[in-house]
Amino acid sequence: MESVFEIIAEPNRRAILSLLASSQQSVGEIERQLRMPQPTVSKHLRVLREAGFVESTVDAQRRLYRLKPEPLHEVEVWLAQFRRFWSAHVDALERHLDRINQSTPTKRKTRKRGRSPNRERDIGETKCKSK
Amino acid sequence: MESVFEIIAEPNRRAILSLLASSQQSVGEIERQLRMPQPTVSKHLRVLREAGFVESTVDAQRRLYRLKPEPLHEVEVWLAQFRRFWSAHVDALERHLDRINQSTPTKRKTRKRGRSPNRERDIGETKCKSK
DNA sequence: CCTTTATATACCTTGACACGTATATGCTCT
DNA sequence: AGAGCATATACGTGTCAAGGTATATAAAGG
Repeated sequence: MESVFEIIAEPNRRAILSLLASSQQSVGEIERQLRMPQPTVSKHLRVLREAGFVESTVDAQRRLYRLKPEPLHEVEVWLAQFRRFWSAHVDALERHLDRINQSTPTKRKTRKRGRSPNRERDIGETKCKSK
Repeated sequence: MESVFEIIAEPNRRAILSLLASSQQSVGEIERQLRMPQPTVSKHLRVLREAGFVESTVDAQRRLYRLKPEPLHEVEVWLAQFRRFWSAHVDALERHLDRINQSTPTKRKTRKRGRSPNRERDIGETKCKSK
C-alpha cells in the first residue's frame, strides 16, 4: 500500500474521506452512516491513518477521526498537469472534427493518398490517415 | 476494473497519462520513453482506452494515442469537496492547538474527571481530553 | 511473397488486498 | 471487580489484477 492513489482507489475509503470532509466522526458513526461492518471501518481507517489522510483523537472509548488534507493535495497536484484539458473539451472535439473532415489538421508529414471508407475492427478507434 | 480511481492507481498508467499530457504518442514511443515492455504498454493502453482516458488513431502500423480528459475530470470533481482544506492547512493547525490546550472544544456531555497524563499506545494519536 | 516492424492478445503464475469471523484491548460506570 | 460498549487486530479465504513469455494480427517494403 504505497501510493496515495492506491489508497483512494478503494470505494469504502473514499466514502470515509467524503464523510470526514463534512466533520470529524467516531468509528461507530462512520460504521452506521456508511453501513459497513466495524472491523472493515477500523481497517480502512488504519490504512488512511498510516497514509496520513486522517488523524485520530481519543475521546474516552471513542476515537474521533478527522481529515488531514496533505495526501489529497498530492493528488490535486498530479491532476494539475491535466487541468488545461478540462477547458479544452470543446476545443478537442473541434480538433477531432477537423481531423476527420479535412486533410491538414495540424502538422503531418505524409498526406492523404485516397482510402476507401472501410471500418476498423477495433471499436473506439478513429482512422485518421494512411500512406 | 470499474472506477476511474482504480485505473489511475497503477503507476505505469499514471506515467502513460502524464506522457500523453504533453502530446500524443505511439505505442513504441511510450515503450521507449517509459522503459516498459511492449505488452505491458499495450495492456495498460487497453485499460485506459476502455475507461475513456485515451483514444487511438491509426497511422499505418502505428497507433497514436492521445488523452481524453473526461475521466480525469471526474477525479477532479471528487477532489473538489476537499479543496477548502488546502487553504485551511494553517487553520487546521490552529484549531488543533486549540483542542489540545483547552478543555471544552465542542459539545461534550461528560466533562473532565481528573486523569493522569499517560501516553497512548498508538503512535500518531493525539490525546485531546479525558474524563 | 517473405521479412521486418508495430501492436495486440492469450495463458500462466504470483502476490496483494478486501472481507468475514473471531478475538483482544481498553475504557466507563455501577 | 464485573458488565458492557467501542475499537483494534489476527487469521483464513477468495478474488482479481499485473507481469512475463509466447504468439497472433496486420501493415510496409524490398
